[in-house]
Amino acid sequence: MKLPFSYYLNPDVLFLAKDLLGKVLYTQINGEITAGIIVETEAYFGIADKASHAYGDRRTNRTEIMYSRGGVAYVYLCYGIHYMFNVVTSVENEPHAILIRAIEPLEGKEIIERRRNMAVEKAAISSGPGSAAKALGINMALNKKDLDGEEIWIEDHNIKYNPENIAEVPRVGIAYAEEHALLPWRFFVKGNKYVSKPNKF
DNA sequence: AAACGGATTGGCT
DNA sequence: GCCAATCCGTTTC
Repeated sequence: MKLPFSYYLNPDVLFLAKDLLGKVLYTQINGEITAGIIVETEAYFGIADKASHAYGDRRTNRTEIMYSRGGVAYVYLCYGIHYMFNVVTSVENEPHAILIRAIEPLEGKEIIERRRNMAVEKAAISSGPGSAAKALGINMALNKKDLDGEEIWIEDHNIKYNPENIAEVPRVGIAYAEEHALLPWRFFVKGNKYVSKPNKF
């Protein structure tokens, strides 16, 4: 069930970003287990990607975890308010990462409702990277954690989507990335209500 | 040592 | 739709 460490070593971050759709992301925070089906991702293509924090081989305290081998969590704070959760992928020193932008609540729905202070029927409960992370209780404490541990992990529940039901569109909020801003590296499950707002193009 | 700005969200108009 | 919230990693002085 739990994805093996080897899964994350695949050097093809675009394949993995698509393949993660339908996988189930789990967290256990203070003994409370919650999980959601991944329905939206974005790929960040290492040092060659102007939208990536590791663009131009920028090794800093913040980005160092991206250079680790795949299968660890990269969490950072955005706008001083929102935690963003990324899956680090590929081999060591290849800083590829996948941003989890939306999940569909699956387990521990009452806990998720309490964390978000709204009903699970509301799409906004886990739509968008900041909301999805909050729904699962993700914060800086989970940064650098192994994805096969007891606090955060991903399972394969054999949920499959047909290729025609997966949208491949430009990423969100990276206008500064110039020519890389238009690359279709955002993937989501068409028609899923938990997919984040910018879903028209 | 100080200033800058962002892989965003949600509340108000 | 517009805009404020809010903090830390990074850059600049």
